[in-house]
Amino acid sequence: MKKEQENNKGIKEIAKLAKVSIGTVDRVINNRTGVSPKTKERILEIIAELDYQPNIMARMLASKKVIKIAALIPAVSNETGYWNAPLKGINEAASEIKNFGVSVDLYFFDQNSKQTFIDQAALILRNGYDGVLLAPMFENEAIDFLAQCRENNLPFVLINSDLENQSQVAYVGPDLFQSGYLAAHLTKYLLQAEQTVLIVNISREIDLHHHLLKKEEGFKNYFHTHRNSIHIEKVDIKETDYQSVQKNLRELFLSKRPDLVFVTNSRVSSVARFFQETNIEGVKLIGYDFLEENINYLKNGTIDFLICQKPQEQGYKGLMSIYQHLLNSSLVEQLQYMPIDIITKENYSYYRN
Amino acid sequence: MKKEQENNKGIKEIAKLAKVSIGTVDRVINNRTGVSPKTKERILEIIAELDYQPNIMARMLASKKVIKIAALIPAVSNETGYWNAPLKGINEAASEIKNFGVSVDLYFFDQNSKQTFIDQAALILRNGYDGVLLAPMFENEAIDFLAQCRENNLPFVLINSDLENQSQVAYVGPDLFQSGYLAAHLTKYLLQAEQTVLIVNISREIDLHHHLLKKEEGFKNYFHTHRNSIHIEKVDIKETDYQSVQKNLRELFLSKRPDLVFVTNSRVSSVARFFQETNIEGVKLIGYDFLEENINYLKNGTIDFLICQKPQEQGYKGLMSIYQHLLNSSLVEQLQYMPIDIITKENYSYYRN
DNA sequence: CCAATTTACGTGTACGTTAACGTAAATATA
DNA sequence: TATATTTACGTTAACGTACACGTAAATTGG
Repeated sequence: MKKEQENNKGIKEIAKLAKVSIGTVDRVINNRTGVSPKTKERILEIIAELDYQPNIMARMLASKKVIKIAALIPAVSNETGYWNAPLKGINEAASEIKNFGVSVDLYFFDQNSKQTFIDQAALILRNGYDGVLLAPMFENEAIDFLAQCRENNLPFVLINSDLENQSQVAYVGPDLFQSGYLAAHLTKYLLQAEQTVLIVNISREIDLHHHLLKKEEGFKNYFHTHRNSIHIEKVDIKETDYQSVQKNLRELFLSKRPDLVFVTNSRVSSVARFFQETNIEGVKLIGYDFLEENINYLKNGTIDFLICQKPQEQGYKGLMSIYQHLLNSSLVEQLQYMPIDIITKENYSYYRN
Repeated sequence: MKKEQENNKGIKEIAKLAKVSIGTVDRVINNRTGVSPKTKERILEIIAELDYQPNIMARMLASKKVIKIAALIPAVSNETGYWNAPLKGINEAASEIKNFGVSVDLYFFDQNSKQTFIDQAALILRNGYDGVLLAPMFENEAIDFLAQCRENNLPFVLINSDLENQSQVAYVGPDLFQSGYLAAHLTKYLLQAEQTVLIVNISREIDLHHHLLKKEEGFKNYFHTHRNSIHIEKVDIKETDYQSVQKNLRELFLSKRPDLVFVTNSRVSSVARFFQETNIEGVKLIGYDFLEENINYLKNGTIDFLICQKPQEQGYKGLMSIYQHLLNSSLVEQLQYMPIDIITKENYSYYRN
């Protein structure tokens, strides 16, 4: 049933045409030294002419090498299970390609501790890898790390949040600005003129703001261009445990009462819990991510909309992208924006991360 | 940088432990004849104990075989460009795996002609393949074809619309019932009590109804359980060109005027065109698929909602699934429902098929 | 009981590539 | 000029598996 491979296109066909041995051809292909410029050129011409594609399987077999990929992402915390999904995607991809000479090592850092990020990043450099998949949550530390990666010729793919001009192989994740913009757009169904929106950032490390700020920017931009009459306020909550969120919101809600709250990340469930415990009704709530705790508040109507951007797929595609790059760098799309999915009470049961 | 493969887990390790030659082990693994029951059992035990996984790359190299996959899908017609997207997904997947000993041949049939389906299916059987990716648009013909596939031990994956009890390796596509159900749910934003819904089926071959009927069923089911006061009517339009659609609708709209029209497939743009040309306003319109012509009517407000179910991903995942199955049948998820995405004027620009 | 056949293995080559090793010829060094 | 070194190649053994072929031993048939 299976058809025989008919074309002789191989290293030895090239050798025959160039009147050299396969060893020499091999040297040219892997551009090692020891080939005279003339023969090298001649061989390269033939390679181009034949449109020679090395047999990856034979290559993997012969070089007893395994492509080593490191993934550096936040650990799943008890405050948010968000990173479960990308992790699942990474594992799915890893198991699909493990038969093809790839090994994937996972490194986790604590979202509340830059030092853990620095330590794990250093560990990755020490242990030696061929490629890195990274969630650059801490901007400055990530930039430092990526600079070192570039020094070591270590290609990397970013997921979940992008950095500019880091010459990443690819970015897989949301278009953060558009994400915030669309969130603002959703308020069309929830707000009337002259009403007030409160933007709530809940994150400990200021650096995450790079991520959140872009969303915020998109969010504000929409109102700026479309609904100038809406009042926008903003609060940063720097401790992520519920008690702190509760305390901050309680103070805030003493003096004023917004008509809509936009939480810029998955911690929207903390706000929802506050609403429920404090019997705050009629305040619309928009946030991020398909997490069990969020879905529960969506079900009971405390949360109106959740925006979700395929976290599992981000992990899957991120890993696949760095792998594809290591095999054949030309194949990989540099910018892989995830769709911006809107989840409501009505459609959440059909959603797949 | 790349790490050496440390474990000896290979055919020859097994041979050593079983005190036989690699030839005998090979016979057991590929269960060929010529091994005594005792040794066979002994070898199998060792294989199980070592959790031996054959090296796929070495296998592909040694057997000069190429996995041959055939894809049988509708040709892109000038009436609807829908099948462009799955085709793109198939090609994307094909180019990703072509380096791994896979060849993919495309076969196209005409959605308006059962005979072309029969002919192409026969051609596939004649040409000999290891696996088939199929869009079973014509139910009876597909069932015949799949029976022959089963006879020939030819595994297949279905995309876009499912068939029951055909022992497919996998189905990749929408949950049609849920898709219709969600469409009905959307009417919540568009309809009031006692109003009328018109379901429009536009397709030439009655067999496609298998596909469309399930959507219709889901659609009706929603109203049955949630909004009993809505009146539902239905019309089948058996010619797919615009003139026929126009003629049918014109007659229909002489006597009555529904409040909402639900078109069960991507040909919703024909209805939209009719609305626009006839200056019909205030009739809500829901249909399927992210096609340029549909998007244009979405933009100008003629179409209210489009439902889309990742057609490109269907092609991609469908091909990957049959490939994965041929490599290692255990890995493939049997039911791969696509998300049910809702596209509106507001978010269409962020959508990716 | 001996020959013919079948069973149950072992052996060797091939797949396309890598990489270590070998070796003439060219060049540099004394 | 003789020797040492470098350059530019060729040769060969792997990598893990498939498969054709060879061959003892076991079984069958007469």
